[in-house]
Amino acid sequence: MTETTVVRDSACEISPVVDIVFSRWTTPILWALNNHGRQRFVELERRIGAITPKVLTQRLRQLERDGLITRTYHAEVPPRVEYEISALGRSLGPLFATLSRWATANLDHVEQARREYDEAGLPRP
Amino acid sequence: MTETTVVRDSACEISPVVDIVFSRWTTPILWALNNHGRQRFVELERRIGAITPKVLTQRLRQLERDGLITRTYHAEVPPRVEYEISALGRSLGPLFATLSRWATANLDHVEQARREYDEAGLPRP
DNA sequence: CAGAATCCCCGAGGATACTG
DNA sequence: CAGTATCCTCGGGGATTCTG
Repeated sequence: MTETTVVRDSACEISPVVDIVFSRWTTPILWALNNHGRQRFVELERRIGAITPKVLTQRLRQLERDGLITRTYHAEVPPRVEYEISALGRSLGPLFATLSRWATANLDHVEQARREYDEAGLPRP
Repeated sequence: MTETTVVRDSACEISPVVDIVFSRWTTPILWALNNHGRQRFVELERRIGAITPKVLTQRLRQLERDGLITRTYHAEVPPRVEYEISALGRSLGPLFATLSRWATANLDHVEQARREYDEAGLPRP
């Protein structure tokens, strides 16, 4: 440890949360359920747009397992299933708010940075 | 519109940010640069652990292009390159803080939810 | 040291049915 | 309607090697 040993970070303590909340499709799903209340399968499907039923099911199961959403089955014909954000899921509100604020404040800075980087025709190194 | 048309969400306004900040490897990189200051390529490589040089380079370029980090080349032998978080990157601080707080407050709730879901031997639907 | 160049693999996720 | 069941693609990322 007196050498040039770099202490491997304690795996970046926020990585687990990122995996849970920001993996593929989970953000739009949580966003939809958070902002538009209880919804049926097809509603989500249509609202999100490009997702296929298979993948939507996978993600919904995962989010349900993680306790972020709830699933309610109504034994009718035709069957009706409703998804709703849970208390734990709602607790992500402030996080989404922070994210949203950062977006409106800085997204164009990112765009600008990209433009500059691109037109500066990379004199590497 | 008077029909059962579900208005497709304005693409979940936070999705772009998620792509920029929470895509693969970017979180640990930003975290490392945010918490341990300016660092060389190898330092980052060792600190992050599992990443390969190729992918690390890719992600660093991307983050540099997005204006979240800066790259400084020192023409020496052996060459020395240092990466540092930019002002724009530092502006992510509050976001990371919120994320970190959510983690310490709710991560065990998620674990608990998973255990309950698993041991409840899925009576689908 | 800080990468660039190659080759290659594999599995998430898309497309396309089909069913209770 | 709310999913399963299959098949298949395709590109992110790993491993390895080379160089200024």
